[in-house]
Amino acid sequence: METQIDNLLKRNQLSVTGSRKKILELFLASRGALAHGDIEKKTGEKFDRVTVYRTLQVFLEKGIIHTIPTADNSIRYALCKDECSEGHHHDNHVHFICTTCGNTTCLADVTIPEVKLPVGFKATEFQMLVNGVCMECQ
Amino acid sequence: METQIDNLLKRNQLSVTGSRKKILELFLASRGALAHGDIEKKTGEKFDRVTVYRTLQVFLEKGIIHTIPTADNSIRYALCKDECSEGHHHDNHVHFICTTCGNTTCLADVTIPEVKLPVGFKATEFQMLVNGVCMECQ
DNA sequence: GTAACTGCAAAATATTTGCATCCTT
DNA sequence: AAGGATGCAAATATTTTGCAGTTAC
Repeated sequence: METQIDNLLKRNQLSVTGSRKKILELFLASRGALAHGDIEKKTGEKFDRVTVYRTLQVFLEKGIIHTIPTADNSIRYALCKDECSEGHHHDNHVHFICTTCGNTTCLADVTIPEVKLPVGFKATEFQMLVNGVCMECQ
Repeated sequence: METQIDNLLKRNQLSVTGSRKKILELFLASRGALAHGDIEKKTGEKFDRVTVYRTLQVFLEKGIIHTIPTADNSIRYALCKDECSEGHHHDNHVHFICTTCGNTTCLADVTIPEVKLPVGFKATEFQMLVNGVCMECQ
């Protein structure tokens, strides 16, 4: 049986390996975004730390995942939606960071509003972050 | 003569020291935001790396500077406007990150637009980042 | 004089690189 | 079989902590 995950990897010309599959599963299972540390922990410490670094790197290059900036140290990663292709993302939704549980959620239905930039600035990409309390932590 | 910088420090109950003054000067001189590394470099390597960490930490706590999230590793810091007080920021403007020169600029005149969140999410803070080419790099 | 700040040393973390081995195709 | 992926070891880089000496008030 061809799984969704296998397809995703093959579509991006990547070999289908155990670590890649498990890391992708993790992303699919957690609706939100993951930091490097989350991945090491939640996979049950099965991979080498280095493998996680390299896997995330490759996924980023292929446009399978994207980074979500945060104000604290930790970079978060999240799955790109299908429309994303290599080097060209349509990550135009708002990201929500819960100050209680720390989870980052992609608010896929909330589109980033337009802003007018001062003359001389040319935008290529917009990101919006919202901090607050999420549904589960109310 | 009481400088602007001395006042800023005293207003926040901080002793006026050489390193603090020089780091604040740097922030005032560069219209944009600075990463930790920038500060080490641009002050001419005069301070201990540790002093920079601790100074930024204190400034953050006092609300003199705030962090700007970025998609790459580097956290940037920028001066808060006067209205910011301890623990209570009014950092409601858009930040612009130039993909050419790498500088981060506070677009003080561009206010973050409102967004409607899904039911169950309660926002406390909004951040907006724009990537693109800045005025100087056009 | 006292409390706060700094610099040095060192510990703790995080990230990157090289290389031999193993796995996918 | 060949190329790519992984794991280990080790090199770098980053951040934190403790403490003694120094400085601001």
